[in-house]
This record gives sequence, C-alpha cells and structure tokens, in this order.
Amino acid sequence: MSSPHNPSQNHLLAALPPAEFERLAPHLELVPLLLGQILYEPGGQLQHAYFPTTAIVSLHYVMESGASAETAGVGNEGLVGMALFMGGDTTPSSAVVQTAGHGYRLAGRLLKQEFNRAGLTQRLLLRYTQALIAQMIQTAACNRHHSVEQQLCRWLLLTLDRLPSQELIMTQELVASMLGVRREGITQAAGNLQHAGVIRYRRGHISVMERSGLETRACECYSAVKTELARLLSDVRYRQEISAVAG
Amino acid sequence: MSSPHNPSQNHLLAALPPAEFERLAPHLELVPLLLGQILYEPGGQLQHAYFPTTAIVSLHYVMESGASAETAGVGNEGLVGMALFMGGDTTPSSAVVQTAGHGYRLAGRLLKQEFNRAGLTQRLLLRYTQALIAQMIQTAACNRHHSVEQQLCRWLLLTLDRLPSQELIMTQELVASMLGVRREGITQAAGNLQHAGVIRYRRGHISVMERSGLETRACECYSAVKTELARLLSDVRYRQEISAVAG
DNA sequence: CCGGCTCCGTGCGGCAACGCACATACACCG
DNA sequence: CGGTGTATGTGCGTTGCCGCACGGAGCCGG
Repeated sequence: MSSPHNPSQNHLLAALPPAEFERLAPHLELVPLLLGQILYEPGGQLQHAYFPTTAIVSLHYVMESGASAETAGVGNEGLVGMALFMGGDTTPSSAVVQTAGHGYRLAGRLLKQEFNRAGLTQRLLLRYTQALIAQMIQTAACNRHHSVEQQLCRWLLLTLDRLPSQELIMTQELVASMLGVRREGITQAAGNLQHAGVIRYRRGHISVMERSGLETRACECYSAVKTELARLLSDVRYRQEISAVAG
Repeated sequence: MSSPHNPSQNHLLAALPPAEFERLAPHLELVPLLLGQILYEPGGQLQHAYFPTTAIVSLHYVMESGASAETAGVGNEGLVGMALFMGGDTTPSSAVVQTAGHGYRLAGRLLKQEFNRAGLTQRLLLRYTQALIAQMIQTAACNRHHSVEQQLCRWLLLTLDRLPSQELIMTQELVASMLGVRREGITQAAGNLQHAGVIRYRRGHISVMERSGLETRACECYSAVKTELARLLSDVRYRQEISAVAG
C-alpha cells in the first residue's frame, strides 16, 4: 500500500501533467518541517523549493527594528521558493514554518529546469505566483484598514483551510508575530471570540468551534483571497481527474 | 531628429535585446495618460499593457467600504499589466494614473506572444515582476508598522525617482487616498515637513527642497525597495550600452 | 507531587490616527 | 477683478493599539 505521504497531497504537484510529474517525482524528497524552522532568510541563496503537504509556511518580512509581519502564507495549495524561477534567486523576506508537518523538497536547479521548458508547469507556477501576489496585496490593504480581531479571524480561516483538523498548535505570541501586532492584542481578540463560543483554547492550542462565527467576524479579505486563488487555479486539472476522464 | 518621445525612456523597453525590441516596436503606441485615468478595474479584462515613460501609475486596492490603499507604483522603470503574462488575465486591484504623462501601449496579445517565446523578454518581465512583489511586501509591512509621516516621505521619494522634476502635481487629498490615510493626516505630516524646510507647497503642487531631509525621515522601506529593484535588474543591459560595447 | 518555565489574562497611561465640523485661503474663470 | 469651488489648516472628542508591568495558571520534567 502507499505510504501515508504522497506528493499529490500538494495541489500544485497534483496538478502537474503526468509527463512533467514523472520527471520531477524521483527528485522530490519528503522532509519534516519543524515549527519555527527557517526555510530561507532574507538575501540567502535558495537551494530548494518546498511543496508543503501538511505543514504551513509563513512568508515574513522583518524590519530593522525587529518588528515583523506576515505577507502571505503557503500551505498544501502552493510552494515556497518562487524566487527560484522568477529569476532573482532570493527575496528580501524570510520563510518560517508556522505549523509543523511535512513537505516535499526539490533542488532549485531542477525546478528552474522544469520551469524553463515553458510547458504547463511554467504556466501553473506563474498562476500560483499571481495568487500569491493577490494575497500580498490583500494583506497590505488589510493591514491598513482592518481591526486586529478581523485580521485574526481572516488568519484563522486561511490557516484552517490548509489543515485537516480544526485545531491549531499555536501560541498567541506566535499569532501576534504573524500579524505583526502585540501579543496582548491577540489575547484580547481571542478572548472575545472564545466568549462568543467561536473558538476555544488551552495553552498553545486553538480549536475552532464554529467556523461560521469566524466568517462573519472576518473582513472581506479572507473571501477575496480564496476567490482569487480558486479563479486562478480553476482550470487546472488534477492527474486523478484526468485519468478518471480518460478511463 | 527624433521626437521628444522614445520607447527607450521606459527602462524595460530600453533593456530589450534588439531583435525582441524590433518585433514589438511597430506595435508600441504612444498614448497620453491623464491624471485619474483608470487603466484597468478589478476583474476587468486587460486589453493592453502600458509602459510608462513620464507618467506614474498607482496599483490600488479598493475595499468594500470604499477605503483604498496603494500596493505599488509603476513608473518608467516598469510596466502595468503583469496579469497578462502571469496567466490570470486580470487582477483584483485597479491601476490609476497618479501623475499625468505618457506611456507606450501594447496589445495584450502581443505581449503574451513575446513572453511565450521564453527568451530574454520573459526573463526581464519576470525579474521586474519580482521587484513589484518586493514593493508590495514592503508596503504591507510599512502599513503595519510605520507612521504616516514616514510613509509620506517614502512615497514622495519613490515618486520623485520616477519624475524628471522636483515638483509633484498632487493634492493632499490624492496623496491621502494613495496611502490610505485621512487627508488631515497628510496635511499634518506635510505641515511638519514644510516647517522643517524639506518641502514647500502651493495648492496641488508639492516641491521638494531638500531631498536628504526626506531620506532621513523616511522609513527603511524606501531604500529597501530601491535596493531590491537595483539588484533584480542589475545585470540587464540597455541596448545603447550593448552597442557601445559592441562598437 | 512539586518546582519552574512558559503562556495567558489584565490593568494602566500614552499616543497616533480617526471622524467630524468648520474656518480660511488660494486659484481660476468669467 | 470679484466670486466660486476646491484645497488646505485647525480644533475637538474618540478609539484602537501600543508599551510596560505584573499576577495567575497550565504544563512538563524531575
């Protein structure tokens, strides 16, 4: 039987056409991604791209003062390391594992190679990059105009969509550093949500009780990001579907 | 003699290798870009890409409430219409002319065509896109952590770098809507700057007197954006330089 | 079962930006 | 050259978030 881990758990890998997938598959290496692990630092040369399956990675910008802010998150819908094929080799932001889990690692050289064949892989990667851009734009606007509670709800929903369970292993401190706000601000907002019965938590564990509650309290940014991702990747087919159609 | 307008006033066009430039040149159409003109709206089908020469275009996100925020600006260093070659055809943000001037327009179809040849043009466009992403990331973080005055300075510097003169035709109201803050906030910040002798203005005209003053008051975000743009496009050659070397 | 580390709750003062309301004053146009 | 519209200055009170400081409490390891 197949192992519990499978590259197709990552949506981008799952969407590659068979020929292109077969070329990459032998080089995909399953790696554990540990909470807090840094996949790359600003300015550092990227050696690998990562296709998360169960892990979630946060793209983070850290300012001179030490203050930081997440600009986008990457889960099983995407990949970390866009700078490899965009040509810059590195970015001024860093990538940190926000939820522990696994992902598939691919040597940067091979990703570039496949990208430069200018086939469907290229097309797919560019589409995904555009979705990532949309997420960053949304984050920029959200940072400007929405309250901490709204942003917390947005963030919880986005994270939830990338996880199999309803529970996040996550301290408030960590959430605060993601959103770039004070820890106390999160305590406050989370307290409200708990009071309303929307979430519950114990030390380092946040459980979502009532997803719809988050949706009504979140700002429009959540659905905007989801909609744009769906739009951009709507016409991609997964190999399974293709073979189902073919068979 | 040559007209005062020339496609090479746009840095991207100037950096295209001769063969690729020659293919596009006959289709480049000089158009005036009027203050406030909307080049595209969220979700609208993009028909053209624009390579600004003397104009500056603002990429803007407008929220349901009507509140808005600039996520990046495009001047003679770039192009408007990245969604054409990224594959999404449209974006959730809009593009508005922030400083009147001119630009060259190119049919979307032709840009895609050239991009798909997977030559140096593609490489160049992707590099530029990465620079644009860096700008958006920076904006997101800046929105979170920096004061209105710092942001105003950053914004003035970025705008100034795209203009031949030291004067911006720009009401405070307009600047406020770019930064996504209150008009009064700009009045206040600009008042400080004027008091310090850094800028001067009359109704709708902002003149920079002492650029270094802006630089010291701006947050790190200005130089971060500039540095990243320079890094990403550092190894591109302009046709003039190439022929100079060749000749 | 106990100590200690980390995480979470809370309270205070402060400040920057907001929303609103109006006074002023410039620039243009007839 | 006066009138009108729009741009700018200013002053409120309000609020959301910050910085700091400390108390309490869960969880883990010994």
